[in-house]
Amino acid sequence: MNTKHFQKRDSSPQFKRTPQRLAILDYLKGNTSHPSADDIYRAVSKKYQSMSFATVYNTLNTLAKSGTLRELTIDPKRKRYDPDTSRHHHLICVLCGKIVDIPEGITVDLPGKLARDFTLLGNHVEFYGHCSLCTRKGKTS
Amino acid sequence: MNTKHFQKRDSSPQFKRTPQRLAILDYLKGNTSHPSADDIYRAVSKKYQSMSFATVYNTLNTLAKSGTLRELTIDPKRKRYDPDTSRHHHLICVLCGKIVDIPEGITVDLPGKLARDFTLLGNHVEFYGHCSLCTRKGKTS
DNA sequence: ATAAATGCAAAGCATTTGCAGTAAA
DNA sequence: TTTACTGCAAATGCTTTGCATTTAT
Repeated sequence: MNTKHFQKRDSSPQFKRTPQRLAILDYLKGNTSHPSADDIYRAVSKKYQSMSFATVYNTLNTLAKSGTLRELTIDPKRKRYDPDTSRHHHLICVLCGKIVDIPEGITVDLPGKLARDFTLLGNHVEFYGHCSLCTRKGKTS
Repeated sequence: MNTKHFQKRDSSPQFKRTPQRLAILDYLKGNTSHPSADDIYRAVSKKYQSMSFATVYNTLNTLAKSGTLRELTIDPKRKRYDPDTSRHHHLICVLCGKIVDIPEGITVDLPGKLARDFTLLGNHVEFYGHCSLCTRKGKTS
């Protein structure tokens, strides 16, 4: 994860390198588990006991707005966060909720008419299914 | 929308054709607006004033489980419901939240290794961007 | 010194649930 | 008559917000 968002720029708010933010960034760095805010709160609280939920959410929202972090909507129960902002897709096990990265570039295009009416910013492919662990365990819901 | 879920079958719960459910199904039939539970509640309440939120949610969950309805997670703020259960994708305007169907079949495959470890049930492509109306209005957030 | 972040608790929404009464089968 | 649904209100869970205090710059 880069740290561009901490650099001072004229006429834009300055992002302060607080220990809480650094702890969150550190936890997220290279993390491919697509944690929820609660996961992040629990993990970071261990090392930083005064951490509050408000700070976790404030930080995540700030990072998401600055493009340092991707908010995933693939889990219907809660937002998940992905420090990998490169183009990639996801696969979710509908039994256990585990999310896995699909690193390959999949080229998808909009049909012509829509493409003309719409300024396309990006796309995301969601794959749904059962992971091998859940299948082995015989889970059905 | 079909009505298979109302047919009586041994050893499976029977779905009763209550006026509330029929009103919801009627509202949803052919509806391409991808309404939220609240949208549905407000629309159906007009014609059926005693409708409650609990009934809307119970019905939507029942229909989703029976496969009569698709729950969309594309909107981070709330679930959206789609009576069109055929394979198709969606495009969301990140400014106004409008969701549009992408009727074309887009073929997307999982890389081999993952495909072996995962029982694939389906996939869904989300397109993000700005719709022409928002662009014309000069919206930026 | 100043602007911004923290942490707490309260508030805000979306969604679910328990339960007594009601209606479909 | 039996089983399931409705509607209410309360509860739950995730996320946001107001505000006084603290901290990075």
